[in-house]
Amino acid sequence: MSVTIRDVARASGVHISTVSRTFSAPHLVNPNTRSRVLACAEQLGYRPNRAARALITGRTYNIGLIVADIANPFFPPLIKAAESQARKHDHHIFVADTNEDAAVEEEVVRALAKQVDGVLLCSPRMSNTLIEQLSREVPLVVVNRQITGIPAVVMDVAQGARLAIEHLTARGHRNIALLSGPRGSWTSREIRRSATATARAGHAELTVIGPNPPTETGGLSVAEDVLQAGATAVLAYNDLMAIGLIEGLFTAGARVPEDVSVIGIDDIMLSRLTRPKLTTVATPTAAAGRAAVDMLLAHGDDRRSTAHLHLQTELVIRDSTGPGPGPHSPADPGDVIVPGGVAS
Amino acid sequence: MSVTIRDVARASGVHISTVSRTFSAPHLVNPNTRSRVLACAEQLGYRPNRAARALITGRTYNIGLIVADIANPFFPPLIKAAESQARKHDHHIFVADTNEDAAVEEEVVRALAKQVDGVLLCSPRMSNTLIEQLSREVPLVVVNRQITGIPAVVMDVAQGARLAIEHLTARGHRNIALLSGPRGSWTSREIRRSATATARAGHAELTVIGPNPPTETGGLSVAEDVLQAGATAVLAYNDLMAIGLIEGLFTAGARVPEDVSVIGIDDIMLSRLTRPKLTTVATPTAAAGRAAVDMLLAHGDDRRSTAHLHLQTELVIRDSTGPGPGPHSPADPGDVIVPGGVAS
DNA sequence: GACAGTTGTGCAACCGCTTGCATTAATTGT
DNA sequence: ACAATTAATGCAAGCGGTTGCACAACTGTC
Repeated sequence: MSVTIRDVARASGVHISTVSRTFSAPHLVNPNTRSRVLACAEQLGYRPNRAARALITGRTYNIGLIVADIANPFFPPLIKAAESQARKHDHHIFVADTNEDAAVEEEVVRALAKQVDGVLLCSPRMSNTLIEQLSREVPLVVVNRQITGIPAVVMDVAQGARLAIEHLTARGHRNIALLSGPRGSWTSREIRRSATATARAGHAELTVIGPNPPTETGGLSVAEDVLQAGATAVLAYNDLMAIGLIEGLFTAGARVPEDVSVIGIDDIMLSRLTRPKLTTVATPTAAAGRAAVDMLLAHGDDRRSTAHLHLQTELVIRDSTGPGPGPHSPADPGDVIVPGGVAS
Repeated sequence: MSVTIRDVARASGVHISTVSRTFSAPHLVNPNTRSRVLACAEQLGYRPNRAARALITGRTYNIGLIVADIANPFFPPLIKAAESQARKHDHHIFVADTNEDAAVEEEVVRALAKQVDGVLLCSPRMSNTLIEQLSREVPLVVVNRQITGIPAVVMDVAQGARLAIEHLTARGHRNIALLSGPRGSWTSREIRRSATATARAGHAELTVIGPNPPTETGGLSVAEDVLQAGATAVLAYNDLMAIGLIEGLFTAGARVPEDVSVIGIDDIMLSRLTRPKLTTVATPTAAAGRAAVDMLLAHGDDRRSTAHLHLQTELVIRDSTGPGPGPHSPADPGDVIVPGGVAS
């Protein structure tokens, strides 16, 4: 059915190995022969079969990208960036969605292992042990998680959470709620750790509510808990939850930001379009996608060093945060916007 | 490096063909042998190499899924549905994003062709001719486009546009703007065709504005044009544009729905979260994803019939539409919600 | 006890392509 | 003029599997 290297060889009167070399090592074949072969290939519509090539070379020119939930608006920009970066290096991205399920994650990595040169594991829910084990079967780069010995790209959410909590305490909030994310999320643990420490330093009380599914429903359904806890400000695990929470607070009769301030994390597109516009910690998602691909492709050349790349986050102040009941600090550190960028 | 069928054969003392059959035709091998082989395979951590298998069987158990823009919230639910449906049949989905670029579309299909059993082309921007040509290289199912001879799943946006325009004319709108979508979009043409006819029947004037990029920016940037045209109601190509438009109208000083009514198409998650909540034409995205996969997998068995599956749409009335200046019709057909579902 | 079926396994070719080595022709040096 | 390079191509093995065919060892039948 499909036109193979043999058809081209027959048409151009050379051996199949010459055709092969025309494509994979052009400098080894005579320019005349080469152009003849190329002409035949063109005319027959020949396209090399990457899978067959991979069988021998071990290079598939494919990259696996695994996310917990494509429908979470956090991921698409990352995927797009990874894809365009991969395309620059003539690689393709295979995206898989795991429905926030650690078991599916493992299964998908294994299924992909032989068809890709490496896998990007974004915000994985698996255990460290399992990730380490899988990394022996296929090159891995994890995003938003730090594991010794595994190359990683992480967004510095700890810093982001600190900025967010400082912003709140500086504006007089003393009773803050933290909506944590899904169980198994490294990011959620980081946020919690940093937020707790920052709240303590700012003499504010922090109530942790969760774990919660990282969706708008997850935020919506804890609105009551937030009010019950008497919090005047909330930091949510992500924007989706923050937006859901605002909706929930609204139906419960609380206004944002007059009664409760809300901060999200991620700065998804949506956050600029809701009313009130969401104050949030912007994470450099696209940069992370590009960096992860670069790291994976570089990994082959130089596998002795496993780098961890930290990307800065920044606080974007919009309309969902307002003053709290306590005294304001004169110099509000929350208003200092730290530019996003790349750090070691 | 990786453990192959040969390693398993050596460990269990049988020929490689027996190992092969243990996995691909278990009934042909003696139960005792089989369990011994399976035990060895298990113990060595053997996983069949799908790419190698594909070389000979021609079946990859992979499906390509091509979308114009993953970041458009319309697509993720479709992708998720396709993926879970595919997984049920032990297939994997490879997602590719084309950045709304017809040339990239072609390139990606060609690159994927040999690694997949078929490709799902969602809202393609290519020409019919090119799609027909590609469909000779790899089994294709198109979503949101009708081409003779190519299996398709389409959402009945013509019906949706009709319901939307009827809703508007019934509530007294006589000057309606239509924000069309990107050039090359079949959906956009369908909407335009249906909206034009329906407006004429309802004695309303329809101003077409566009083509526009199908993003919130696309909507935002034509707010002035809408006001200039004197329209009291707008039907947008999709929700994203509708939401952008509302934002643009708001900053231009026009209120929605008091001054201008806005209807979107798609019913993305976001539309429930903006204020005002968006009136929109709900499209059965998840159903389309599932159906497209089913159609592709069925295609192999029975390729003489190329079906076109039409999925119903429904009008969801929320808060972004209000009465217009003209007389209302007594029985408002827009209030009749047509249940979404599957039709031949 | 010879014959025809079953059943289980091995043999070897092959899928589309790459690549080390051998072969031949053309070019260079002395 | 002849050995030594160099350049271009062919040959064949092999990547990790599948599969038609052959072959043996059992069954059961009359």
